[in-house]
Amino acid sequence: MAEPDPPRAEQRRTWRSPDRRDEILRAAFALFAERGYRGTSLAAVADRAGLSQPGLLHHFPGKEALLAGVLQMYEKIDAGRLFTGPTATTATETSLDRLAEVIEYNASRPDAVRALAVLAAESVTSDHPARAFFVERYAEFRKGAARALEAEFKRRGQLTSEQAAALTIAVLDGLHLQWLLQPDEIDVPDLFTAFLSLLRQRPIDNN
Amino acid sequence: MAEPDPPRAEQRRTWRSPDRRDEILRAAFALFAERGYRGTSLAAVADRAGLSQPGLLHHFPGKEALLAGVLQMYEKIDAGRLFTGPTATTATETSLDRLAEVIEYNASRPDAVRALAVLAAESVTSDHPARAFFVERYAEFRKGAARALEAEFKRRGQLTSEQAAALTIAVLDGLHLQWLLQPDEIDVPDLFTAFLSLLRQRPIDNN
DNA sequence: CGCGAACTACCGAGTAGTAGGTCGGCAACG
DNA sequence: CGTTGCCGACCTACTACTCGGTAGTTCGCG
Repeated sequence: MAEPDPPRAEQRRTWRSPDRRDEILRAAFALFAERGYRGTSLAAVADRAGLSQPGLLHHFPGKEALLAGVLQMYEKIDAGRLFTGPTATTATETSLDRLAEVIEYNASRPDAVRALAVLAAESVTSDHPARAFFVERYAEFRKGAARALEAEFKRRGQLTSEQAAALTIAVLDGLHLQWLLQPDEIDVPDLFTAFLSLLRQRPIDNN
Repeated sequence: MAEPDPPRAEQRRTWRSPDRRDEILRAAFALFAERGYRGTSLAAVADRAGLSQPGLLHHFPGKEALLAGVLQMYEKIDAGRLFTGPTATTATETSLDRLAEVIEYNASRPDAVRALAVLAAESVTSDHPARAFFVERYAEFRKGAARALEAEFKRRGQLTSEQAAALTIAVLDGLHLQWLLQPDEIDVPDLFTAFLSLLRQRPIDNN
């Protein structure tokens, strides 16, 4: 019954309920941020969205579908801002400063940051449904960042742009983790800017 | 069920437990690494340790106590290696290079890294029993790293030693996350060394 | 030495509670 | 009158945890 859906995947997908679906997704997003995927129950999401649990399952076939929807929603919202986009993004517009702006913006919405941080870390556990998503996301993220870095200051010292990209993303995630644990002690935008200034330095033995 | 209890603990079943407790803790550590704290059931830990679930609860009063035991065990094992130690560590011996060695060592035991990464990220969710542990751990970690950094090259450029410490730890955690998602793409020791070389560079406008 | 109380380690069976998911049906609407 | 949105009741599986009991060991005491 709920298994086969090859033909009806295209046009009739959204029916007439995009509003309610979005409400549910927002509720799920908030709860995933607070308690993680495994720590969140469908009943809690349904309650937050103002309907019953079977009512929720009318919109999403299962919990994994909910998670998929949340991740997809996040992608739509945030993908445009960053160099995380598809391969054919205009390379000139993407830059590390642009990323720094996003980080500044993120400081005002810890819930979204927490959701992504929690889900990403959770996804490294075995059989986690978001694992593929994050593997792909990080790969693309690194590729985009490497491109941006290359455009901005080519090769510096011993660092390849791929290495710099991995480090940049690592700094971001690591700072966010510390910030989520101790919001008052960690100023993410400030620290990230400091890291960028490190990246822009010249190597000690060159020129 | 499927295990007929092959190595039934030699002959002497170590009166007064510590062996059995350690077995249980090791099983719990491994499972927390695989599935996280919330994703791990007491029954699964008990099964892995070769006893029943009530048998496990004979050694630990509850699941939180198990987690506490695991974290305590980790602290005992790893605290000595790092500058995470108490305030009165010999400052001369602590260094970033020493940290780099630990990172190299950690590359050979992804399970331990995964356990800490997963538990740390999980602990940012509300009401997580490990939260206090990680808040304290990171605060101490930063303090120790800041001291080591100060000793090694005082103040560099715009970076205070506290900022450098937060960045260093962030790089570590972030790299580990990427590595756990894509082990073949990320060389943590290599990237960390690259980051250290960034830290050691001179500021662009100085000297 | 022997014997039984005390203690440790453990298990079988069960507790209440919660999880994700199913089923049948009801109401509104185009 | 079928599609869409939703709910109450229910199901099964699993959760952490409890209870009562039973081996095996140690030790006090005669």
